[in-house]
Amino acid sequence: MSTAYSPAEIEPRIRKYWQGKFVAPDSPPGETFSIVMPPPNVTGALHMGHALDSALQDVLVRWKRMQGYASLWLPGTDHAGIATQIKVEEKLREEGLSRHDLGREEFISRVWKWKDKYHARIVAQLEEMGISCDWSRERFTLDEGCSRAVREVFVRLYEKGLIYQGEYIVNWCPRCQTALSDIEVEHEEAESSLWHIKYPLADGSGHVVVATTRPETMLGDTAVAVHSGDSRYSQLVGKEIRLPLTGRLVPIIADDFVDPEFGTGAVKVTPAHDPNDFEMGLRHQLPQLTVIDTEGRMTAEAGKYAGMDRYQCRKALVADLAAQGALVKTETHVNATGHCQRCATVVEPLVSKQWFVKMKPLAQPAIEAVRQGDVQFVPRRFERIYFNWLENIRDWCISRQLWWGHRIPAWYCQCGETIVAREDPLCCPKCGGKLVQDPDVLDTWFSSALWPFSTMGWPGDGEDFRHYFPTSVLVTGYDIIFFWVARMIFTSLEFTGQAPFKDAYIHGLVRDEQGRKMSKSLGNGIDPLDIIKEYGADTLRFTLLTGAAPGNDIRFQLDKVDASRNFANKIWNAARFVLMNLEGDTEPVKKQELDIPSRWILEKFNIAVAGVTTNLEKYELGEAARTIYDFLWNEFCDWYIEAAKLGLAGDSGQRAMTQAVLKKVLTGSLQLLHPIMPFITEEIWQQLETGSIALSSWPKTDGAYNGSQFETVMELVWAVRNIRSELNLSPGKKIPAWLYVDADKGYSELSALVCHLARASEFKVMVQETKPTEAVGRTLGFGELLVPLKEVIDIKQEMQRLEKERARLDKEVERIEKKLANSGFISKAPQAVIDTEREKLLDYQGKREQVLERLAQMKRAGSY
RNA sequence: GGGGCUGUAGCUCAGUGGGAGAGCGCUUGACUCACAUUCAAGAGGCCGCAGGUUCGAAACCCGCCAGCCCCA
Repeated sequence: MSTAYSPAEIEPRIRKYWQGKFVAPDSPPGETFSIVMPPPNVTGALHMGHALDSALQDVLVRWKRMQGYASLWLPGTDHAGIATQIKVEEKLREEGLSRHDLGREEFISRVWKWKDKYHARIVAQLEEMGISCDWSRERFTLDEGCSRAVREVFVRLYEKGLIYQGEYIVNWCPRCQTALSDIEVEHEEAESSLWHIKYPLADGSGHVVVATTRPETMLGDTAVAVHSGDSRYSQLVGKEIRLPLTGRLVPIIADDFVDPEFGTGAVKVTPAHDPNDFEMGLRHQLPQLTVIDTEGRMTAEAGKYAGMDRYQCRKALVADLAAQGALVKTETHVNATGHCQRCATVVEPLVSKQWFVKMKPLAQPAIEAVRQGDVQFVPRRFERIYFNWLENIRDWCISRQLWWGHRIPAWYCQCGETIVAREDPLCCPKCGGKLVQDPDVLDTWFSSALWPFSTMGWPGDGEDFRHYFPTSVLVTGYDIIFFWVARMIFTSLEFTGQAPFKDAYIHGLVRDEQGRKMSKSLGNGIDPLDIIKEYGADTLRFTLLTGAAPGNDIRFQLDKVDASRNFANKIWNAARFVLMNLEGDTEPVKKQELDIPSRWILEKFNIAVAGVTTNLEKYELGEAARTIYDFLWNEFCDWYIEAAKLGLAGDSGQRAMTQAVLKKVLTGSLQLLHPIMPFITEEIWQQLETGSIALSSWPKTDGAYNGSQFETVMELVWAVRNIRSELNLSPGKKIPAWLYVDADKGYSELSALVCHLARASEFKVMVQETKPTEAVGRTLGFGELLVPLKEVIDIKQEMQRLEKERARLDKEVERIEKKLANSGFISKAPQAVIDTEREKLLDYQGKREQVLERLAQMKRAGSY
């Protein structure tokens, strides 16, 4: 074994070794544990967020597998409709082509080629992470099974009246040429203008000033609205306005949606180009006048502005208004405009015919399921975000004017008939005429919403669905609670009658060192593969897992990567030490023969087993990682291995016992660490045990050991090291250590250990003896440790130290005495707390006594 | 406007009502036979501010200040 851990030499071999080991049983014998992987998009490469997400899932599934659950982790990828189509169209554009040049079929076959390439890349990247999913069950949202589920769901919802088609205002991306759902629109605040425009009354009796951020839409105004309680305007309601520039007549209406505080309190109403105005238009039966087309250009309805781009038109129109004196003023104004999530183009609200899912009836059970605890969000606070969204939900626009995706299973006949069917119909069932299928596809998230059961064989009644659904836990980021988590819950409840997972473990986002989101445009992304290449997958995983508390964002810092790499190296060298000191078969640990350090480390190991396990149970993965880190580094390496060097040098019995404990604790620690750092633990395990650590049994605590004697050793060692440092003595110099006590309660037994660990030349236990004046000491709970080194001791300094110590102890004693004198504390605090306080008091009092005694003695001796 | 998060050591962050923690950085010393990717010793805190609940608050509640996110 080389002296430094080099993951690049080990990981490929281990990956190969794991191949086929994580296939879930078809007929699981006992309890099952299942996770479906949030399918990465086949648009490109894996990023740090995927690395975090898959690391978290892998920890859970490896742990459960070791606990004996029949575990399924089902992987897959998402076709990612708009995102993928954009990518392929971009590539075509480099060849000077558009998708229309190729035609639908040819274009789609190009996208499949793209998909194959990137899919392969993503799978390879996931494998680099060392994840233990079941590749034999891998799925794709556009594969046959998922497509069948999509169609089944669409048809059933349609038959139930929960999917409908209609002319409504939708978010339209003029760049992507498709409708978007509300949540695919990102609102961004920007400084713009608020134009105040004079709208003359038709009867010539005056005018109304309206304020707008989108003057170009006034060409499509079909009313002016005011609040019904607004006394400034109440006598105008019912009158007519003659619109500037076009001269069209529109009514003044009263609608309480209008905010009298905003602008002038009078607003223009453009039902065809604003979602709120659209609603208002329906309430007042206003006509919808479309003045902007799907390309973002002005239509023929816009008169002289027809053909202009919407922003060009805005400029021209404002200039014309100003020329006419209709522009009262222009204020700067911050307002939020919607942008396409995929291409950042400003979306245009447009009226068009689209398919929708009626959300209210589906949202209600989804809210109930979480309220009743059928699904538990971890951390809990994400429930509120979920409720807040579902309680204010609007219908979901599911049709997209794209080619890449699940084609909408609706066919139209010239006779006006619409057919929605599971199987492609051949002709119109009503008139026998030819049918044309709806050209549109479904929102990608429509198929993702079915992922937990479509991947398990639904709508069939397969074995996997019976055994592994509902899944145990979903692991995903908070950024897709609306897009995905909520939608999986309501579709699953609707179609399987069950929640899709018991727990929804929500994690944060991975940010850069300055806390910014990693993004392509900023160029601040760090490729997980680069980190893996340089530091190994275990290091990356450990860094991500210990980076943050559940639900919180993580700052990815290279310093932390170094620290994790150092930890891997530490484990490697600890293992090297153990392996170098084992010979042949090791005997099992015999409890009655254990020496002082062994009892202590076994006790600590049990605490670590319990700590790691309970933290994992609580989804405190970072805490679990820190627990095993602390145990391995601070207890096993820093203390036990050092102490074991003595044991190994002892007689054959002692040597065998030490070997047994070293091996037991090391292998057990590797198991606790395995879900977090699978490669290094597997590599070392195989040099100690047979079979795969991934398929070994999770450690259990095995009763009580009493490690208190070693705690005493540690206190003595700390004292000596402390003194050595205070006296500026080099670590190599051996110094005498004398322990002054009232009675030797086994302290002399500790001599060899103390000398070894503290590099002391001798350790003498002095029972009821007079302490030397010329010595530097440390006060311990059970006695006082002195280093009698006349030549290097400054008595004045030692007395100053003792005075400081006395002051500190005075404060502590006072604090606890006060606490214990408080009747409220005595009567209300739990007995255990009171007892520890009493013990502390005795300890401090004892120490103070010793300090005082020694001060007095030194004063007597030296008349200082 | 609505919902939510964060504020703890120089930095990044854990902290689960009962003696303020980690990693990195800093200071001092050491290549001690697993590891200098190491070891040892140390310095460094009104736990954002102000109230409240409690015998007891960094933690729970209310308000404020500062920063951030999501939704409309």
